[in-house]
Parts: sequence; structure tokens; C-alpha cells
Amino acid sequence: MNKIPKAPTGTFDILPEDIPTWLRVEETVRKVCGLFGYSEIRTPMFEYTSLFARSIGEVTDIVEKEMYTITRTGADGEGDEETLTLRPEVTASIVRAVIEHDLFARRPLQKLFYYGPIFRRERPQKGRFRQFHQMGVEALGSYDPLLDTEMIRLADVFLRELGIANCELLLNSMGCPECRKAYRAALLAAAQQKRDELCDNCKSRIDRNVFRVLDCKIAKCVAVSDGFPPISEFLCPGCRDHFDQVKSGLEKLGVVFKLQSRLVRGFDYYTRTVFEFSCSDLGAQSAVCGGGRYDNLIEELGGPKAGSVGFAIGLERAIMVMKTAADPAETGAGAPSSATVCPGPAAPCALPVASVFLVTLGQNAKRAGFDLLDRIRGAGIAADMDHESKSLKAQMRLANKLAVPHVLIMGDNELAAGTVNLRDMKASSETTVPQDKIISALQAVLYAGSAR
RNA sequence: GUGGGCGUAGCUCAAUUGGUUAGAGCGCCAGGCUGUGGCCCUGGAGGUUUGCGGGUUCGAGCCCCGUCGCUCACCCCA
Repeated sequence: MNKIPKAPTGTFDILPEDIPTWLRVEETVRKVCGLFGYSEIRTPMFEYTSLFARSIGEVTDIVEKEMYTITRTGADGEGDEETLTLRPEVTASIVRAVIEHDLFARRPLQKLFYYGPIFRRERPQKGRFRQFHQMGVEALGSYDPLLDTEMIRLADVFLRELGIANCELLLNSMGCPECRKAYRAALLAAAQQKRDELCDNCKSRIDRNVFRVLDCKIAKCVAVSDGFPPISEFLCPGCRDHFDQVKSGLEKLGVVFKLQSRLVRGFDYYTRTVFEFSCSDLGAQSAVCGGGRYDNLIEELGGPKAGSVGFAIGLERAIMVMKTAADPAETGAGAPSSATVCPGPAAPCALPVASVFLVTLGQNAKRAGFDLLDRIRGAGIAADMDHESKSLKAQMRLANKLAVPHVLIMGDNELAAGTVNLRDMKASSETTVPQDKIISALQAVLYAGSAR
């Protein structure tokens, strides 16, 4: 029992029954991003470790203890050592690629999106995995606040397209490094004054990263930090103006948001706008989407001075919200029990795997039928058959389970007559057609305009 | 890394105060219909015998210890 292999902790298999959901999500990613003028980019699953250390920040949890890093020594020459890390996020890779290929030379504004797996060595829990999937969008090369607005709107539209409407958009501005410096000092002073009233955790946060005190969930800490000065009072005129434009842009689009001066994000590279879409029914990991502006990252990684905004959405979390949102509707509709595995509202379940299923009786018919099957497939018609030489009844049951609309039946009688029986499963009607006419007969019934 | 909960057939779960061959539903397979699916009826397979190891006991799925795994939470994040 302990010998059977298992997927590593924090990972999971996406089984065939779940594929329709994922396909729908992937289609939505490409559709919505395309709608907003973003192009897909694909970067490696791993990068040189230094890239993440430089971008995310050396002292963040992710870099300190959550990265899957592999070190290889001397493979390509004497003393040549390279340490590689499975990507714990992809913004750094995007920025790296843009700089490396000088994409700004082609167009000063790069509008890019990505989709794929992310790796973080965290303790798994609800909505948190060691390999999970993100879709993300980045607009690199501009400081325009309208792009911040567009970014948030894109995330909003994407979530809505998936049927997710019960999320709250939290918005804040962290200012530029200058305003943050002033704010940090003020916050530090305030926190140290109230040190005794904070939880032990927050006490240590004061020294490690004061901003984190702001998102402690413990009630008494929240009460205390409510009295702290908000960042908005420390924004410089430039940052204040930028934030005002982002907010008014959202208002004009009718995107409702909630200002949350305690919203602080985990990556060091964020400046000015930060935002998060939060869903209460996700458990403790309530953030489905997180993002913001990073005006200094490109330059820090050796590129030109150029502002950027972006966000990422955790797809497993998005799917979790989709499913909880879909549940009450389904019970109300009185769907058949098999539909409980069907996740999204528009996600098809029990997809037919073939248009035609061939049932044969006896070895001769099986061999002849296999040749016929190959011709049908050659005509571009999805077709399948049984291989266990089961009874006719069993083969029919299988065809029914596979939700195949048409069945071909071939036994010794048909073989001798050079015909095959074509059965319409839905109508329970059957016709006899010559074997050499079977392709056109199938095309006639399949493309007759009947509901697929 | 820390803490709580849980680990019984493929899946979802039962099993009186520890008691003798560990059950059900769904699913799977077959038969009822000797060449025809869905519904129904009948039967069958399936647990290396309850994650693994040890202990207490006349006796452990149930109690104790350890271990592994899952899960939820902290930290942090999508």
C-alpha cells in the first residue's frame, strides 16, 4: 500500500472530467486578453535564481524559503555553476524577456499576458498549492494611470466572464519610494508607541516589515492599527495625482472598488497602485487576484527607465469560486446527479469522445470493422470501438456511456451482405447502409444541422 | 517551520459502552433480452481486513505511542 506512487505534496492531477473546466478557463484567458489588446508570451518554467532574488526582493518569504532551487555544478566546464529556480511568479521573467529581446524597440508599450504553472514550496491548504496556475497580464513601458485602470478592468471582466461576481476589489496606493520612506517612518513611530497592545506576531513585524502590521487579522491589532496614519496622507503630489486618475478612471467605467489603506502587497517591486480581488468564500486564502504598478523594476533589472502595471490571477482559486457560485443554481435546476461533477455554468460535461462508435460481433467482423473504422477516421469523423470483444449489449452500454450519438453495428450477417447498421442513439432508429456508402451516410447524419 | 482535525472497497460514508465471517449507496462486471444502449430487477467481483509500525487487552477499525499522508489554520501569498 505504501508502495503505490503518489503525486508530490501540494500537487494534483487534473483528470479528464476536469479538463472541460480548464479548457473553458484557458479560452477565457485568451479571449479577454485579446479583447484588451494583449499578446501571449511564453517564458521558461525556470530561470537563474538571481532573477527572482533581484525582482521579488531578497528578504521576502518567497525568496527566503519558498523557492524550488536546483544547483548544478561543473556540467559545462570547470567550476561552472549555475543555480536555477522554478518560477515562483512570472512578472520577473516577462521583464527579463522584454529587456533581453529589446521588445521596446519594436513598440515602446508592451502589452503581454501569460498563462501557466507556478511553483512555491509552501504548506498546502485550501486554495494553496505547491504547483498551481496563474494567468497574468502586464503592460510595460508606460506610467499612464489609464493603464492601471485598464488592468483592473481587464481582471474584472475576466472574473465576470467566468461567472465570478461576488468578489470585492480592494485598492490602494503605496506611493513611490520617496513617499513610502516618509510613511514608513511615521508608521514605525506609531507602531512602536502602541507596541504593547499588539499581538506577538505584530511585535516582530515591527522590526521585520512594519507594513505587514496593517494586514494582521487579529481584531485587537486591527483596532490599534486603525488609529495609525493612512498612507494617503503621505503621498507626494505626483503619486496623489496618479492615484486620483486611477480612481476616477474606474468610476467612469463603473467599476466599484473599496479603498483599503491597509492593503500591502508581498513583493518589493510594487509602487503606487496596488489592488486585489478578494472573495470571502475562499477560506483564509481569499485573494483571487493581486497586482499593481512596478515603475522601477525594469530599470533595476538592467532595462530602460520605464513604468509598468500588471496583475496575476490564481486559477485554482478562481475555479473554486466558480464552483461555489454554480452550486445553488444547479440544485435549483434539478440537474441529474451526474451533473454534480460539472463545475462551471457553461462548462460542458459528458462530452462525447467520438461521433461514431463501432460495435462488432465476432472476430471476422471485428477485423473488417477496424478497417472500416480507419476509413471513417480518415474522412475526419471521430470514431471509436471496443477492444475487449464484449457482448453486443455491453458494447451498446459503452456507447451509451460515452454519449456517442451514432453507433455502427457489424456482425457476420452484415459482413456477408457488405452492409453495416447505422443506429441513431437518440432516436433509437436504425438503418442499413452499404459499407462503401458509410462515409457519406455518416456525413449526412452528422452534418444535417441537428444539435451536435 | 508551528498548531488543530482526519485516515475503513474506485468514490461517498456506516460499524451499538473495544467483542467473534467489516457493511451500504454509487460506480464497475455479468445475467434477465441466445444480435441492440438509457429505466427496472437479480447476481458477482472488489478491503493485501480498516495508511504504516508498535503497545494495552482474553479480544482493537474503535484505546495509547510513534510514523507517514491528507486536510484546515498560522506565516505568507494567487
